[in-house]
Amino acid sequence: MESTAKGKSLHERILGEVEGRILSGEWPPGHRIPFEHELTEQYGCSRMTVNKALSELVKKGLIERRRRSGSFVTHPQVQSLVMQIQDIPREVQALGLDYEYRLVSIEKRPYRKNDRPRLDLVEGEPILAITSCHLAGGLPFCFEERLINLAAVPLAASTDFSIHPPGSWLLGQVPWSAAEHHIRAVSAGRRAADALDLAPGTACLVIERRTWNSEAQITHVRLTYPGDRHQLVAQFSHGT
Amino acid sequence: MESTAKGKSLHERILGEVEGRILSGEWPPGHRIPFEHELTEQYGCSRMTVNKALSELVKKGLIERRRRSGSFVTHPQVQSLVMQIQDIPREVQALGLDYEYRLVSIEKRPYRKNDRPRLDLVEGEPILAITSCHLAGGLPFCFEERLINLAAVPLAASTDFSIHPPGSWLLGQVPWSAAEHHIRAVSAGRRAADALDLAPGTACLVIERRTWNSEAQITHVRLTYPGDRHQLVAQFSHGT
DNA sequence: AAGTGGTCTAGACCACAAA
DNA sequence: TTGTGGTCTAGACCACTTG
Repeated sequence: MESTAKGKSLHERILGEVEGRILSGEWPPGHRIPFEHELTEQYGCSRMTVNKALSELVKKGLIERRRRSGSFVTHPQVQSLVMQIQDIPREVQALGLDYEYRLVSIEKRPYRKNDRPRLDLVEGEPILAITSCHLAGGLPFCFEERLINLAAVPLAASTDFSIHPPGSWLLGQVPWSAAEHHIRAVSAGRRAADALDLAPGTACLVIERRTWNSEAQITHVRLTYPGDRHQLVAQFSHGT
Repeated sequence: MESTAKGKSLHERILGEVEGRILSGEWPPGHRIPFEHELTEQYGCSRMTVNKALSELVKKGLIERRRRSGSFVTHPQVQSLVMQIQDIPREVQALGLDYEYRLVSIEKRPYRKNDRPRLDLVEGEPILAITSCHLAGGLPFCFEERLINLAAVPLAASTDFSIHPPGSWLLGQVPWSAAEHHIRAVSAGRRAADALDLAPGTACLVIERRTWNSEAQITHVRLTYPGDRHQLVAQFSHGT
């Protein structure tokens, strides 16, 4: 009740105080929180202001609201994990290490059907296949294998990827609307082991990302990190 | 303009239409979107309604707003990844496989300082150490090593974990307010290899989760999945 | 039938930043 | 100084759902 009070707006204060009671366990799952008109009285404000705070809590998944019944603290079940996936040069710089990029190979070629699990196009369309290596502090950091749909990003065909990595370029170049990550552990294949200077069979963390715009798939990238040197970290709070 | 129209409320329609133009690239990064008063005219509604839609877009990270200047499409840089981490029995059932649980070991003992990287307590406090195995369709699915802070969850000391896994029990029992995941690849250790019936050294995906309530750390769990049989999948859209 | 939340209005005042 | 967004009000009507 006395906890949060600063340069916050009123709806933020209401949100914070209700959230605090839920997260502290004072209002456990299933508990009915005060009606809007009660909070309206309690805070001496209009219903819109209370409603704004409670609508936030619904989006955060902390409460659910039923007409005629009231608002109830949800039973936490599904945890929603939020993770920031950085652009690799940024990621390395954030670690305070020098970043270095090395192009391994680049090839323009028609789409083949065995590209299918990575990029979903029709046969024969032009694509760009790029493999490269990211280094941090002089050591191999990440091996990148990328396919780019040239129909979606024609400019990529005439861009020089020998100095700058394609990922950063694409980020600034192409609007994207959806993406999907697959994260798994694998034993290093021969090419990845070579590029990362690892013994073949070393456990590696593999992140595959497919990116779409409203028209088609733009790119697929497979990032292979030495498993013992890299980890994803995700912080989150109850339902957020 | 004609795209989205259904049982949606007006502010949802405005949000959807503006979002569509941003995601499609029609309004590229840096573009100034119409002022509130312009959208107010365009949709024939009040400013509150427009403001609600645009405030959503700010929280989604699609636009940023500056007083006196207007609202601008953001430059997409950091991708926010949202992942649903299920309770393991739920996860297995969602795959359509039979779920089975096997307790491997359970021990009540005082906290030692080498528990430190997993659980952050003061020496000597009572904890519960549980190792168990989750099976899906009769095959090993996940090896679990868990520490529970008994001061935070005293009820755990008198609960029977030989039938039901501690994770599900804790979820329904203890309100939590924050958590942190670490995801990495490792070569299977001896105990995990035994439990999962793998050759030692096989690449495994390890997910470590620390969970706190407002008072203290509640639990640490290390989940080891066979790397070739398991992957995390995360879908998301631009900035969401 | 009654009470809840969902949505919207037509104003208002203020803070802030650019001109 | 001016125009923008940030916030809030005091109503209103409606949909839904429970009793």
